[in-house]
Amino acid sequence: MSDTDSPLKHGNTAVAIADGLRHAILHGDYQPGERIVQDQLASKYGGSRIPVREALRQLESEGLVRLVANTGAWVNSLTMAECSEVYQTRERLEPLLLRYSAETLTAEKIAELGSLADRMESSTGTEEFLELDREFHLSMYRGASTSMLRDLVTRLWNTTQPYRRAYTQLVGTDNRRIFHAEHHMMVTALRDGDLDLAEQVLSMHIRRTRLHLERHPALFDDEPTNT
Amino acid sequence: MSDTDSPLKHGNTAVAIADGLRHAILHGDYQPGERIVQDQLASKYGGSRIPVREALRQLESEGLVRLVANTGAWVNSLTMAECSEVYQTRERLEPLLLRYSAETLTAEKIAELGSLADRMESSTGTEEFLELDREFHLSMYRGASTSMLRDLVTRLWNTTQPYRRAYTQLVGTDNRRIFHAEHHMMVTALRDGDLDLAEQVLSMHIRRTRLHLERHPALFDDEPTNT
DNA sequence: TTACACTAGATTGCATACAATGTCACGAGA
DNA sequence: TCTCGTGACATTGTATGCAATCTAGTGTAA
Repeated sequence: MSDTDSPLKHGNTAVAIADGLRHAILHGDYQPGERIVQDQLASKYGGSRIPVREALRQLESEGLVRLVANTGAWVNSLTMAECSEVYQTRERLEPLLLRYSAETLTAEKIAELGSLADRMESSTGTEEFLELDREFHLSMYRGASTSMLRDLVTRLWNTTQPYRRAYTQLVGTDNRRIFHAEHHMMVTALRDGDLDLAEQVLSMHIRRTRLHLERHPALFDDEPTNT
Repeated sequence: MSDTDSPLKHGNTAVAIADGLRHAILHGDYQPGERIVQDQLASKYGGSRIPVREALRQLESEGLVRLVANTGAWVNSLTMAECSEVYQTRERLEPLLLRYSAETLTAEKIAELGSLADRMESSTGTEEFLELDREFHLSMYRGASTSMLRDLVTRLWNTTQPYRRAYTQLVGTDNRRIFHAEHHMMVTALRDGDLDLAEQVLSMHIRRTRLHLERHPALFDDEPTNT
């Protein structure tokens, strides 16, 4: 969290470009499969292609970008099988992460979670819904003392973000009753200190979302991009 | 797997450096906390610092290297809490990955796993033991059709490799009876097609290793390197 | 029409050179 | 002795320029 958007201190250009490009991809400014040209990014950030290349390497390692030598970079796209794999991974990891984080969740923070769940229920636009959902889950995990698992989960959220957006736009606000109920159940379980229940609901919640996504193959690539 | 060690086709220098440096770290040529100087790597691989910097960004994203702007790069080191976290993550992920992979495990491949377990039992040197252990586990997972989860697990193995080495050197061949027995139990369960049992044994196996590591705090950093 | 070779342009890959920053040893003053 | 500048040196950060490679378009022959 730097205080101002200063003209970019020497030595952080690649990080700033990676952050900016990641944000742009998550925000939907780039679509999965879309080409990324180094020169365009360089001029957009007012630098040379050197830090751009470093940023692209990092995002490739995060699974957001696909690089092909001498050829170019593309926003990574997933097949349905790959997306399901990410969700199944989340089903196993997020309950563990919640356990790590729960011990530092104060009553105040749990109340904020409840507020987020309320706002999500009354949200209208796609972007608002997506943003609140992401914030609800990731803020549950913010208390974890170590960062490795939290960063890992964040990456899993990031790689699947375009498909959550497409799904949300496709189905609108239908059938969200159980979805919202599960959020409130998690808040209640956390407030009661019932971690086992919170873990179980969270796992079910992710699983249900995965099963919903799997009903819409049209959202995904047909064949795996060979690597 | 490129056929020859040709003089490095244009466009793959950064990847080659990343592979080489990763291998060197995993092999113990660099210790956790050791400084990595760009110029040295550049001359070692006969190139400039540009691809070296890209390789370092990638390894940072993989958790093997720690970068500080304008200052330098170090082989990443873990606290005991961080190492435990990786193992707990593995406890949840590897059983899932095994499930993905198991459907393509032929009788022949399972026999190879048994052979690896046998060789491990009669292995003498530290490096041989480490290499066989890694090969046993990762070859169990090689059948998984998608790569995201397998790559993830491989990264978790990589970041903790120096500590497995230190632990193995410290305790020698003592108390490996249960360790080897669990390997054979997994092979048997896979041969019998009892995936639930195989998952359970695998989870226990990782958990037991974690508990052993946690008995030796001297192997780890005392305080987390801030960031 | 199709398949193939070939060229021009666009784009990426990287070595060089210089600027920015950090580190460390040394010395002055308290 | 300790603390705090101060400067030289080592190292990192990145803009520039050119080489390597890919892509798309054109033309030729089957």
